[in-house]
Amino acid sequence: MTTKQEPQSCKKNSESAGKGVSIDFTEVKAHCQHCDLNPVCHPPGLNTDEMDSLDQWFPTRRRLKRGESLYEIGEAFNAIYAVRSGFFKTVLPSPQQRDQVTGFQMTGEILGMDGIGSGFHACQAVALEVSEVCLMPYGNVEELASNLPNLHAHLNKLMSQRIVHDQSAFKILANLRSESRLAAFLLDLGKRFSTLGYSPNTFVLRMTREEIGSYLGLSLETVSRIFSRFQEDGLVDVQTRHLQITNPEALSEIAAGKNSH
Amino acid sequence: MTTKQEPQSCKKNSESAGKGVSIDFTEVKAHCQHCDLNPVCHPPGLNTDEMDSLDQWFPTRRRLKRGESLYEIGEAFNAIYAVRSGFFKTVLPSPQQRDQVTGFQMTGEILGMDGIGSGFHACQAVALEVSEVCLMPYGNVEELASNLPNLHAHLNKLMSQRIVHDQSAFKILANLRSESRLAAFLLDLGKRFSTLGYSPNTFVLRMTREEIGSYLGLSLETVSRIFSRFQEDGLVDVQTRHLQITNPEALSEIAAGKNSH
DNA sequence: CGGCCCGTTGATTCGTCTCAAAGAGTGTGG
DNA sequence: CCACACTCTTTGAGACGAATCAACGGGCCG
Repeated sequence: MTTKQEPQSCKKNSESAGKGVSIDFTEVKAHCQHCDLNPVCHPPGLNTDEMDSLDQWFPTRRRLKRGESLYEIGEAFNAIYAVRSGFFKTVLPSPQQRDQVTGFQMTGEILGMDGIGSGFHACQAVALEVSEVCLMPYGNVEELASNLPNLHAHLNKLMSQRIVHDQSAFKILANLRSESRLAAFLLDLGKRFSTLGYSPNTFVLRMTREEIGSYLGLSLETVSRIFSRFQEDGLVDVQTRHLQITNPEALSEIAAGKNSH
Repeated sequence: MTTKQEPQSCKKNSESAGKGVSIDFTEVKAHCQHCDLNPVCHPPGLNTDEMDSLDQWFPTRRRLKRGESLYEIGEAFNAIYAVRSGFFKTVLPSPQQRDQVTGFQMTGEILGMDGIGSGFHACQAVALEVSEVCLMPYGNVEELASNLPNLHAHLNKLMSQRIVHDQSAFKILANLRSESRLAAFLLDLGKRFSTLGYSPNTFVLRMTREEIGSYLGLSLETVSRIFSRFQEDGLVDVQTRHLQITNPEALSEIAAGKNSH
């Protein structure tokens, strides 16, 4: 797995944004044609000139520490983000009940599309580890997309895929019991790691049991118990955050809801 | 509530499509500028000429009987649809478990966006009553959108809003107990009816208890029981499919998860 | 009129949450 | 570098909610 680092130009603007909360974020210039990570930056069928024009419009990166918010709920929507490295969760904060984790985003995935409809972000995005995103001002994206039909079509595809993914997450919540939910969750994570070139069966969980539980509609204790049960049954090997899926086939069966007993 | 009917042009093609399943669908010519129902057909800031061009690209309607499928899962994606009248459900068929209802779509709402990403429909759309849709060939939509930036922006907004709506549905499933789920569902339906000019508190449920249960991740018996409980508590008045919300405030409290006991 | 699907209600079982306590891991400051 | 604090995780016992199994009633259509 080679994570390309582009050469020069690491101008750091370490100034806190003066917004009350002191966020010391870091922005660096990005070069999309040297970065093959993020699907949004690579609509199929673009020539070199068109790739150059992407650079012209999506120039900045931002670095976040663990626990920092990329954007808050209700915040004005200005940009969409491509995760260049690291790991995020999206959260629906809730004063009444516990916060609802609505998704996890890893390298190569997109954040912020929730804001397009209303002009305000409908959730909060929090970094679960040191992370870096490419910031793409949405006005620029739209303008650029009207010149590059491929980019436009590509954006629509990404949003559609998101809708399809949400539908299957919906099905998991509505249909499956706790064991199947967790199994499906682990397999989904593994699949996403594998598209990055990592092993689908060995990875580190960047989120807590509580966050997994929130996402799956389970209590953190239930999540912990099921990890233990999977371990006993020889399906996985869990050392707190370090996970190895030792029997993917059996896990798939459970995820499909075929567990008889 | 005035549902505009445009004058002439009701050419019926009642031919079965010859696909094994005998679907006798009906297509009529549509005139978007005379139809103010569907948001996708009315991007803000279009002049009369541009509205005319919409007519040029989205000319056909299709009529469906109760139980008919607008599209099947796995079917090649060709068009998106705007519901002109009637009521639909989207379903994820499942051989192992019961089918999963992933949403209900009523007049003025969009169907088919799930197919944009992969080129194939990711779910099945079934009419729950006699319904009519406007069929918009997606190739045409894209071509048209590249000429009409407003339409393009509008489509993105619709998809984003869908994502936001899905997120809150997700939260309902993950967080709330059965009573709250059903309360939230009824309020959501009412809200959508009210945007059509109908009362938010009196409407007819077009779906079965089983379908509500599938959508909310509950058994049909539980749905039925909660209706009865709501009735006892004076929150609603249910006569099988005919629903009246008699105490919307209390129902909102329950939907918010504040029910103490 | 009979059949069938849909809806209601009851009794019981099972799964998951809640409450509780203790152990492991991580980071910080002395 | 170790001790301490804090957060995260594990495991247990009990309570509660929803699913399941089952039977019956009602409405709609042929």
